Amino acid sequence: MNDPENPDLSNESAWRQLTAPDSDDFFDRDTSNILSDFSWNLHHSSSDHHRLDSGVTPTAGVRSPVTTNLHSSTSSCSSSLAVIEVSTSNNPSATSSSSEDPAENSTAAKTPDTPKKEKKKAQKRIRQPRFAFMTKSDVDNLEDGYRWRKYGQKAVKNSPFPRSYYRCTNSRCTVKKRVERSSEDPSVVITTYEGQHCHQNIGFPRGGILTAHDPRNFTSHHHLPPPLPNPYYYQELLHQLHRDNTSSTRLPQPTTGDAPAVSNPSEEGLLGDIVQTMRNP
DNA sequence: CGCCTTTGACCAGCGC
DNA sequence: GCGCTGGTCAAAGGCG
Repeated sequence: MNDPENPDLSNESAWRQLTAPDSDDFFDRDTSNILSDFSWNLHHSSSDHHRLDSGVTPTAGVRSPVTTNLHSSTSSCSSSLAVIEVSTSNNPSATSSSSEDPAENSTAAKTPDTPKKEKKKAQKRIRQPRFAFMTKSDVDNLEDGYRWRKYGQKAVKNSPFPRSYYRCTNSRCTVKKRVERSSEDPSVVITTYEGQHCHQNIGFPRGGILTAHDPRNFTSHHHLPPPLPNPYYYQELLHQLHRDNTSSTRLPQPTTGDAPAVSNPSEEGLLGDIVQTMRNP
């Protein structure tokens, strides 16, 4: 999961890469890795992949082109998509232990302490791979197909907006997410996912369960908007970025020609307009 | 009644 | 060592 070629990358350097768009090797990696880190493991059936490459751009959540000031040289572009992949997690234990519960791994060799403290230590010690994206949305808590329980909220330094902490309601799932609004652009919601979902079912809050084979799932019915976050959607964003950067080191332009306008009003309040994604924020 | 949010307190990491 | 900050816990209360 970690990038074996950059084992020493710290989070800070990763962000430095994020803010340095002229760094070319930044895009040399397989962009699908970022998705598999979060259990969005794509079964690369050739048909599905071909569909994505043939111009059918999943646009759930991308309602209209937006202009957003990004930490990149492309801020002048009136692009609705600015996808940035940031390099890998600096957590070796998270990579070596595959998808196992990190708390279990880290507590084994600990000196006896109160269980609560021990648990806390374990949680502090392990930093799971992260994946963040920025979306334009009026809604703070964006519906992404999973059920989340809020367990904390903190005021953030240099930001008037609080940061909310959510945990997947699946008792065996350790995935967390942070949601905060950008201090620079309050219309932008920064969502950070941490960890991997260990379950297949995607539950909508009080609305039933969505499985991988559910007709509502975009992976099986591309006529319908995908439940979000849809791995194919992100993969397409990343592939667009990758293709574009290999030729011109630019972020992708909006596919104004064949990008279908989102016509399903039910998508309002989902992920909104994704303007940036990144790793290890 | 179960699930959720809110919120103050606590703890660990980090920089100085 | 100290203070700041981010992240988590857990009790209390709300809601369907």
